[in-house]
Amino acid sequence: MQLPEAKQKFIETWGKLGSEWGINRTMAQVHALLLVTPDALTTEEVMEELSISRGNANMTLRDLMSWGLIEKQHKPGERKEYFYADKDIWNIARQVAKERRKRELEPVLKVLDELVQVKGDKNDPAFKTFHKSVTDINKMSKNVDRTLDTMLKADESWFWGSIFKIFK
Amino acid sequence: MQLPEAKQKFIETWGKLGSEWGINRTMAQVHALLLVTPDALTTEEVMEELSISRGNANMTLRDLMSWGLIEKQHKPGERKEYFYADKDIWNIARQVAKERRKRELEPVLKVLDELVQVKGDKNDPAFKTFHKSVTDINKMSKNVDRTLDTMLKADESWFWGSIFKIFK
DNA sequence: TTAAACTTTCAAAACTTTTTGAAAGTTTAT
DNA sequence: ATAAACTTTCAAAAAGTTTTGAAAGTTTAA
Repeated sequence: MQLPEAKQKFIETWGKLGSEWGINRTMAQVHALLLVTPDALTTEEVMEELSISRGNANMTLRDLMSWGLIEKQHKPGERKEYFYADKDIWNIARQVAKERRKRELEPVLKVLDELVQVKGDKNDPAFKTFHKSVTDINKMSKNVDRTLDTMLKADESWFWGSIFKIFK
Repeated sequence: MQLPEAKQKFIETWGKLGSEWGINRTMAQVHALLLVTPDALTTEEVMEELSISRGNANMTLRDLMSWGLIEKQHKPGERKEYFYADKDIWNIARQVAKERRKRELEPVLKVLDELVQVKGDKNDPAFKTFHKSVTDINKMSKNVDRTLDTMLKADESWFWGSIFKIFK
């Protein structure tokens, strides 16, 4: 397989994975493109490479910036904006975990905390089942939350080192 | 808040979380409903509770079975099929991890393994960047894969106990 | 065998999300 | 101030996903 075909395949695969995990396909593809491109690209170049419209490219690039996955670069003497991706996979994973935690896990935890408080008849099986499930999910979510928190603060070698100690 | 409202809220929240993570909203809602319901429900009852059509209920229940999250139950002397959810949150998490690993992570690993093999000019920055990103992602994915594998075999108390040892 | 009870299917409709592209907005250089 | 170069917006269109419900299929009991 040659480089251009391989690049294409990578962009496609990453896009598919993204869409299966609730990330818009185009966003994942633009990210993939920037990941395998050594230098920063303009909106125009992204549009060209992926055959997408100006509006779509612009929105997607802004989204990627709001996720902290890419950054703008200004070249001296040029008006155009160039975009490049952080290539450190560990940073990417952290960044994604951080955003999803904030956007999705936190609101769920808030609701669960409320639902755990709901009072009811301890002899009613409907109440007992509700209470147990909600409490269990709440506990697990809090564990996940705490684990993510630590992971976000951690550095890579330490993290995988520790994981390997358990999972040897 | 009273039980029926709380139940409603739980079903809604779980559905929203599901859809953000690439799981169809209705599927997550049906699962939520069965999680907080002490006894097994018929298709009819699920349709009723969530105001969904017969076709939708049937497909969703089958999907949930294929994910290993719910099971059919037959009551003696009855023709109807009853469905109930495994209420053990740890099992649920394991089951979901197992399925997603099989359905999504494995195919990606296969492609990455191919892409890592792609040969090119070591002085070409385009090739160098491609190769490095693909290799890094491949390594991280393999780590995730191995970690999941261990987690799938593990039992809950052992798992969180070990996690806490690291993340204390 | 028949028919009632129940489950499954799937094409069409409804709904949701994403994309487009032209127009409006902004910035910079002269 | 003007105009060229560039970025952003957003309503409408396209694409993708989910849901419906009626019809077909299956199972069971008598």
